[in-house]
Amino acid sequence: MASGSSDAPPPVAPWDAADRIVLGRTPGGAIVAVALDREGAAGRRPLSDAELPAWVALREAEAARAGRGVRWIWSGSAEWYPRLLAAGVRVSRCHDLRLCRAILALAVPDPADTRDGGWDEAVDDDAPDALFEIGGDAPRPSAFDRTLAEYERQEAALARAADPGRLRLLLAAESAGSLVAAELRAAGLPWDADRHDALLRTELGERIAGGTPARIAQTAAAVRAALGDPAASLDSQPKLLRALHRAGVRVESTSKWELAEHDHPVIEPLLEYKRLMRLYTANGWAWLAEWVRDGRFRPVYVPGGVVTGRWASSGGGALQIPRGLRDAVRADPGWVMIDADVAQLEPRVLAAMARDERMAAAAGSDLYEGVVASGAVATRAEAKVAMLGALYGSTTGDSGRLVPRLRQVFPRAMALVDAAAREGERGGQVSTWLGRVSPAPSAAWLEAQRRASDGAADEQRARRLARDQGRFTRNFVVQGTAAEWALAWLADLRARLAAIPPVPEDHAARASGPVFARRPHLAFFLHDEVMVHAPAERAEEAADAIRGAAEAAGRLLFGSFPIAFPLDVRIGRSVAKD
DNA sequence: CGTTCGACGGGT
DNA sequence: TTTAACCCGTCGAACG
Repeated sequence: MASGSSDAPPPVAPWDAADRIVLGRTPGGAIVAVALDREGAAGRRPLSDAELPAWVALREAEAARAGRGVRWIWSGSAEWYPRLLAAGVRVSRCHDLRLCRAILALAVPDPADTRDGGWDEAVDDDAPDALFEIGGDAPRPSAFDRTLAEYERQEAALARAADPGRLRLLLAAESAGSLVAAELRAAGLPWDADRHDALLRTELGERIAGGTPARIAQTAAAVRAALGDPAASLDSQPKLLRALHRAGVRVESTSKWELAEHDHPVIEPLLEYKRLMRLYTANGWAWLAEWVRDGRFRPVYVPGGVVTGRWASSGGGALQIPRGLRDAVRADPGWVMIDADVAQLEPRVLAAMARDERMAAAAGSDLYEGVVASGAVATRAEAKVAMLGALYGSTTGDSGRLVPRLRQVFPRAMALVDAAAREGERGGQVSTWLGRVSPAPSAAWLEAQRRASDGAADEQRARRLARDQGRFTRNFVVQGTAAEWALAWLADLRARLAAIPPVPEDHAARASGPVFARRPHLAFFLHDEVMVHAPAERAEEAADAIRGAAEAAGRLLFGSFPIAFPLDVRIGRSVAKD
């Protein structure tokens, strides 16, 4: 092993080491706060909803004065934090029981509990009392005691973990992410509705009451003319497919990449029709009216919404904003948007996890160019598809053909993902760098493997499912660790931004909300990219915070291993990306 | 009338 | 240069 113990991540995150306060509700709905010290509960206090924000703010201020932090332990930031933010209160740290339990249930299964998942029912402080009355008139714990008990179970689970230090780091990062998610929604992404409207008019033409916009209607007419079918239905996949066949276009689907392979007068207007219709239905005026208010797009982020630890979103399609609409993102007057994304995050994470010094050396500032320089492949484009093939497990096509070359040049990195794939193929579970464990294969998958000897068809099916699972676990370790890096980046960045001195004036304070007025704040996050909305005179400080946080995230996860996470940072207008 | 599913296309 | 990982939202068709 080339790596010494100095490479191991430190056991405690910089945003850790805090006093702890548990917040919960009694069955009657009253809030209870309990302060915890090393010995256990050190104080208990009832609170009304009205008093809560000011009381939380006071605890935060006291902790800050004492030069320490305070960690709020609650059922979930999604329930507790938006109300605090609306009241102008920011918290520095939390422990999100719901998110942490999801991690612990897979990472440290409870041996005393034989039920699926091994954990109690969901902690839900807002649930009606009926949920807790299953025992009739038997004594039952209050909802608040269940909150406290859940936290104690989680602490006990951590103590049983193979590497409690890393897992604690993951729980802290996940919880910090839950705060960021609530803050992103509260602050919103500055969105210029007039600019969006102008883009729509340019592409789709004028809006027509009760009908499709002008250019869509014209394009539809052109498609029908080319088909020689004035009544052709363009919005029903089966009907469109039949109409294409009647016109002599032999396609098996109506997907754009297959259509593009054919030469027929209908192809060009049809592809244009599909493009316009997509824009109109997914991000048209209806989307604008529903999701943009007061110059802010406020999507719902769902931390931990993906098994790998990536975030999902629900509502607003925050993670699918088409590149062409990015132009509608406009800073407030006197403010700027800072857009930063990491170059080739996943392969860099793989190099660091595998301690592959050669791959790390090739990474430099452009990893794909480095791969070319290593002699593995001839062009940057080849390097890119080869690397994606290595991470996703492709075996065919150009990508699959190039993967063996990477295996020759970067054996350590490839051995890590290959081992993860083998583990998945035989039904095992794999783990990210900090200890997020992949879900076990489904009962249907196990059943298919059991039947593999029943016949040729069953055997083929079992093999295919095994390979599918192998590709999943192969990708899980890298995508999941990249998500951990991103959480560490976000967590450190929100702390750095909060420490930047506010500017005296902010004419747009109302839109951003009380917590985010007058100082740089996170406005968008997407896997490996952040946007920060900053007063112009704080732009450089904010950009430095973004870079500094990326460096800190790399050190936190990978210690002294020499891997860089270079950022493309753009202050002001955003441009198209690679 | 509802709900569910497959096809499609947007993101990383 | 569709081959592969993880997603979400919309639509129409099919089903109940």
